[in-house]
Amino acid sequence: MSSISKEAVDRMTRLIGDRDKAECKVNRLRSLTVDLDEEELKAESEIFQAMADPCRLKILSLLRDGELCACEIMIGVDRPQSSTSHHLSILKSAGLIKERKDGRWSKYRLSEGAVIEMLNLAQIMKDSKDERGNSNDKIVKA
Amino acid sequence: MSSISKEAVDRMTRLIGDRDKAECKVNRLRSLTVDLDEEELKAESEIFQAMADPCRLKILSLLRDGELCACEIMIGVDRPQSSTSHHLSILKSAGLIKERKDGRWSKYRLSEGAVIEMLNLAQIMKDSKDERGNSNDKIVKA
DNA sequence: CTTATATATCGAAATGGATGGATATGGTCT
DNA sequence: AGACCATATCCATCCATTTCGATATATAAG
Repeated sequence: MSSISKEAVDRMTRLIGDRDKAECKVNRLRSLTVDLDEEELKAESEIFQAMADPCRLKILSLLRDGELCACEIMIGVDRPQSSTSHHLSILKSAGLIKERKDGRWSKYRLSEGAVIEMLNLAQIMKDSKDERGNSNDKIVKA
Repeated sequence: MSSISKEAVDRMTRLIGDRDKAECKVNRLRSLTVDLDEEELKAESEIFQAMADPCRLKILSLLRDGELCACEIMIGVDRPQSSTSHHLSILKSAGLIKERKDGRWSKYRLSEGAVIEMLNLAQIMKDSKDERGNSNDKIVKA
C-alpha cells in the first residue's frame, strides 16, 4: 500500500538478498503502522506527556485520596500557585483529572478509569528496571 | 513532620478557620507525598516521558510483533537513521525495550512485563476521553 | 461598592527535547 | 589490508515546556 520508497526497498534488499521478498517485508513493516494514524498517536502521546513530570505525578498521587481544591494541592506539592495551576490544566486537558467548580474553589479529582492502573504499572516498571539495572549493568548478553 | 511552612498553615487557616485543624491538614497533605521521594518520581516520569512521543509509540507498536533490527525499525517508522537511533536509545534507557547485538545488527524487542499493558491502557484512556470530551471540554488548543 | 481570596492567564527567561546531516565506531566480507 | 554497511554519536537548529512573578478574573462577604 501507499508509498513504499525505493530507498527502503534497496536497503532491505541488501539486508536479506531477494528483492521481491524485500519489497514484501517493507510492505509488511509499513503496514504494521498503517492503522496507527498520526492523530491517534499524537493523542496517546499527549496522555503520556501529561504524566511525564514529577510534580504532576505528585498531584495524581495526592488525588488518589479523594477530591482536593487547587489550593490544597498547591500546599501538597509545595510549588507556587501559578505553577500548580498550570500543571492542573495540563492534567485536565489530558483527561487525567476532572474539575468541579464550587464557589470560588476549583476542586479536582482523578478521572474514573485507567489513571490509577497506569500509575501502578509505572511503579512496577520502574521497580523491575531497578532490579535488572543493578544485576545487568550495561551489556545485554548475546 | 519536616518543614511545615507557616505560609501554608496561614493559608489553610483562612480556608477552614481553625488554626490547629489547619496545621493538622497541612501535615496530612504533606505527608501524602512524603513517601514519594524526588528520585523515584523522576524515575517514573522518565518512563512516561519515553512514551510521550508519537514516533516512539510507533516503534513500540512495531515491536509488538517481535524482534526487529534498528534498520527495519527505521523503515517502519520512516525516519532518518539518526533520529531512529536516538529514539531507540531513549526507549532503551527507560527500560521499555531491550537490545541484543547480533553481528553488525542491533536487534530490539519489548521488555517483558508492563509495556504492552501500558500501551493498551493509554488507548483505553484516549478512547474514553474522546467520548466524554465532546460533551464537556472543548479545550482544543490552537 | 469595596475588600479579600481562589484561581487562571500572561510574559519572559531558562531549560529540555526533536530533528537530521555529518562523522565516528565497530562488525563483516573479500 | 580495504571496502562496505549498520549503528551510534556529535552538533547545531528549532520548537516545546517549565518556571514563577505579575496581573487578570471571578466569587464571596462586609
